[in-house]
Amino acid sequence: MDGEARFDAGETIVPEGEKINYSSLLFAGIACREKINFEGERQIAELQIPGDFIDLHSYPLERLDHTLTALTECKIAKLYHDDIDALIDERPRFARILWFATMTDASIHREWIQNLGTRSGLKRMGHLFCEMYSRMDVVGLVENNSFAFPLTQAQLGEALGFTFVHVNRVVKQLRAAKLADHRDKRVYIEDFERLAEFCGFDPAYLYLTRRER
Amino acid sequence: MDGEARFDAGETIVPEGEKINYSSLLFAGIACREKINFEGERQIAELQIPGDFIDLHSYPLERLDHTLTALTECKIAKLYHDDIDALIDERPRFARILWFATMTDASIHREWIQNLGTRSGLKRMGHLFCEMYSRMDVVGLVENNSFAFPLTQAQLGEALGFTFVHVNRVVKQLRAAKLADHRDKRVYIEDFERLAEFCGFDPAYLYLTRRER
DNA sequence: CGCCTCATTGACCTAGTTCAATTTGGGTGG
DNA sequence: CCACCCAAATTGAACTAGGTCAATGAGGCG
Repeated sequence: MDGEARFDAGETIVPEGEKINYSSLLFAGIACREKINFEGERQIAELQIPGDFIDLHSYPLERLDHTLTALTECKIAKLYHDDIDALIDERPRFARILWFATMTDASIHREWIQNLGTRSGLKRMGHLFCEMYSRMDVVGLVENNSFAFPLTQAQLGEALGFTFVHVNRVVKQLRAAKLADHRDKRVYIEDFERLAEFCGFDPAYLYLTRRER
Repeated sequence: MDGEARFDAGETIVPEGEKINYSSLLFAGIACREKINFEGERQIAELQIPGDFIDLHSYPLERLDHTLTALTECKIAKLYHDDIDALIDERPRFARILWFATMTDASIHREWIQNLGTRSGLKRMGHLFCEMYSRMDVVGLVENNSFAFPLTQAQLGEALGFTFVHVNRVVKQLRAAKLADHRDKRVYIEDFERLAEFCGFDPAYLYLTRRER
């Protein structure tokens, strides 16, 4: 239930296929879930921000299907599985809190599936920006309509299923359309409502409890 | 903990946005999770087969982010949330079984994200066929290297992010390459290992306990 | 027989890829 | 402070996987 760890940008936080005896709460930094296929292509399946449980799956599953990687310097708090066991036995409803976290991950995954399967170019990238903006907002990490987004264009492409060349072009178009701007490791969204409308973004799938906007 | 229901092909089993007081175990038929965007485009996010808990998310989440639809005639057993509550209070570890089911859904979602983001044409469709073959096999629904797959080409396209025209062409190519054949509402896979190798399919993400092949 | 859904096919088009260069900017050693 | 390096961003040109449009088959069913 205690224990902290620190990771540099680029470091692996939890490797695929490994068995570990704790789960992690990310409390500083940005990380991602990534899968790599045989050809060496990388797919980012989710982005994680402070407040996220990032590897709850290491608790009920015996081995992990993907890797957690730090995109910036990250700090995690460790929850040892033995302690989770004890807590659940003691307060059965605690399991529900953890379960809920898994549910929202699954819901976010489904939205990404929709994003990859049905949206293209501007809308696909805009939608991702809307999601990150909304999630960042809840944990107080949006300032002046912008938030830290330290991915390179190549990494952004790995999340969106685009090549980095195409990412560059889409970023330019979003900027020209004044819908969103990704520069200096931040995303700037002047008019969130307008971008959300443009991309068909509906935050319901995030299951955020507090909604400021 | 009791109660059954029957749905015709095409019927909605659990509608998006609704609050219900039970979760369902699918014990006959094939269903899918689908999301529809503003333009009316449909994305199938997961296929469900007998043995799957199909709407556990209705238990911890107050509203649903997607719709469950029957693709063939489906039969479900109802688990009322009050009964689940009681069971969890009584036997805390029971929550873990349900949680595990959610974990594997999330894992399957991640693989689909990878499939949509990094694989194209033959490999994308072949990978889906491998997944369904493996899952069907575990519940004894593979016969003579084939299994029931009652989706139309248009629906298959909604799962894979292709148009039905392109699906038709990919099906034809898979058939010509003798990798897989989709016809008469079934998928035939003569040499599973060969198809799996071709698509880079690794069943680890399915967390199947028994593996026959 | 006529209707309707689904599968199939051809011709053309475009979003996104590939390949290849060039630029930009921060970091580092001298 | 300057020269150099390297990762990341940017751009152009040619190419292709997959989309769009439109027509035709093919089977099931009242």
